[in-house]
Amino acid sequence: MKTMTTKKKQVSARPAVAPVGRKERRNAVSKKPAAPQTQRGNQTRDRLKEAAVRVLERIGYRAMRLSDIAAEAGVNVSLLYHYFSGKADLTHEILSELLESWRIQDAGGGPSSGDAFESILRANKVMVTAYSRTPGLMRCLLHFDEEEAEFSELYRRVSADWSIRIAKDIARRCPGVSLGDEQRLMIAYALGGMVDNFLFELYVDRNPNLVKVFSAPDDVAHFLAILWYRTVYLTNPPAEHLRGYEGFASLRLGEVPAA
Amino acid sequence: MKTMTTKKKQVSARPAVAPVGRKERRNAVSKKPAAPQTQRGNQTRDRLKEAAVRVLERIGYRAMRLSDIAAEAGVNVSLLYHYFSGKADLTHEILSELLESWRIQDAGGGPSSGDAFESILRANKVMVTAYSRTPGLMRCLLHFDEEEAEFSELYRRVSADWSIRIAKDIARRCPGVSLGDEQRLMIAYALGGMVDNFLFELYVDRNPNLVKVFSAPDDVAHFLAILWYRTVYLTNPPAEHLRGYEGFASLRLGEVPAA
DNA sequence: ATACAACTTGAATTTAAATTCAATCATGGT
DNA sequence: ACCATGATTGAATTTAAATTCAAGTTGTAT
Repeated sequence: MKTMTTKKKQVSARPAVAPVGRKERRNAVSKKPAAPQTQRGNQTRDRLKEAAVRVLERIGYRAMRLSDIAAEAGVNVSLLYHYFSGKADLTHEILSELLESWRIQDAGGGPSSGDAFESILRANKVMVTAYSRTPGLMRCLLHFDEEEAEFSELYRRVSADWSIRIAKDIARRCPGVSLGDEQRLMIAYALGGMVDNFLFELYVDRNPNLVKVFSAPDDVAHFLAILWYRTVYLTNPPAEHLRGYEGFASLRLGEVPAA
Repeated sequence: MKTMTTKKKQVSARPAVAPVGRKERRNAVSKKPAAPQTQRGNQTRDRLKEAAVRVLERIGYRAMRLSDIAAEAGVNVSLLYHYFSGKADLTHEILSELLESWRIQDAGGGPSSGDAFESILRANKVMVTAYSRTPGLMRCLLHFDEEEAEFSELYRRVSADWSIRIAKDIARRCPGVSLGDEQRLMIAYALGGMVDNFLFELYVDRNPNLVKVFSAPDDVAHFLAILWYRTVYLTNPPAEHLRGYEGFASLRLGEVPAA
């Protein structure tokens, strides 16, 4: 209504170019906006988040521009700053919630129903689903710490929780062994990493050598569970779990039974 | 001497900001400069490359500015364009040569001297050395495909070569088994990934849980070799290789010997 | 109705750092 | 000595895209 002062111009706006998070914390960016006060506000905020998820999945963090998100959500770019303090803030929220969703899903799966193999298989399937359904987001998870150094800690914390749970599971199932807690944890880290790495190469990098072998997600989960089982328990899983992988049964050191 | 025309200004210079390698190949950048013609030229080019290696190791690709490289090398920024077509070109050359150096080192290690365990251990040590000595570069290797999509293919090719060699090694040592080539290759990928991932978490992320356990590089190589050996050969490595990890000997499925 | 707050927009503003350019310097061959 | 060619420099130029601003819109409680 009332025409206020015309545009000022000496106000110092903030940086523009992606401020390579280097030594000095150059990009303080405006403070985090308060939560929406109205239903419409909440809807819009969610719409922006969902749009960003789709864009992240499609082209990744680096290539994603605020205008991409805005277009996808059907709103004006500057509206984004009403709900988030910037691109990194928005992405951080999305990826954090992704990590958090696993923790919940993971804990919800029942402490340890079924035999050891099924326990491993179940854990693997959670990861396989994530990688096969949203490879783009998984890629972001890996790359986002280039933008926000603190993020890798969050990632690590989740990963650690997961490994620790697995380690405890191993302990429960092998009560008699003399292996220390520490070594058990290392094994969990190593095997958890094996799964992560394999799925990344299969679903994110789409390594043709792997793609041509594994068409069904369940196959991968199964394959990795067998390897895992062999490493920990030093024997093949019960025959009923070997369906399709009977070949493994004979993979052991040639004819060196003596000793 | 002669003052030529004053600076023109209508010449269209190239983009400035990191051109998020998106859809249109916006950043064609000037053509690749010819090789240096003189000894001094070669020295300078090498100096720039070595400087860039140090900066990459220290702060990573994203945060590295051309001025950082120039300062480290003690030359003017614009000189960089005499020898490289830009930041990405320079980095690409560095990382490619790093990958290539492994291939050579790897092939040079003799086809397969020693027993199976030593063969695995030797392969692991190559990786441990790389990760423990230049974690920053290893990190760049992982992140650089965000800048140059084609790079991940190069990485994959090297990784595939490595896995294939391992798979063949497994085949030679287990001639009697009925496992297909394909499955053998998958195992090599999985276990290779396990090593990569573990070393990344230990040396690059410096995950405290891992750091406090492994102080000596040889320990990690040994630990991972044992896991590997167990997975493939379904037995512990010969006792002389278990030094320090005797606990593993008893890690197997409780008391289920019957069957 | 009307006012007030929250929401939304269009357009202006800003900046780091990459890239280019013309000029100067160094050097080796004649 | 001189000149041609490559090496080096200093300074100017250029952007994409993030961020901000102030003004318009919408909704809702009084």
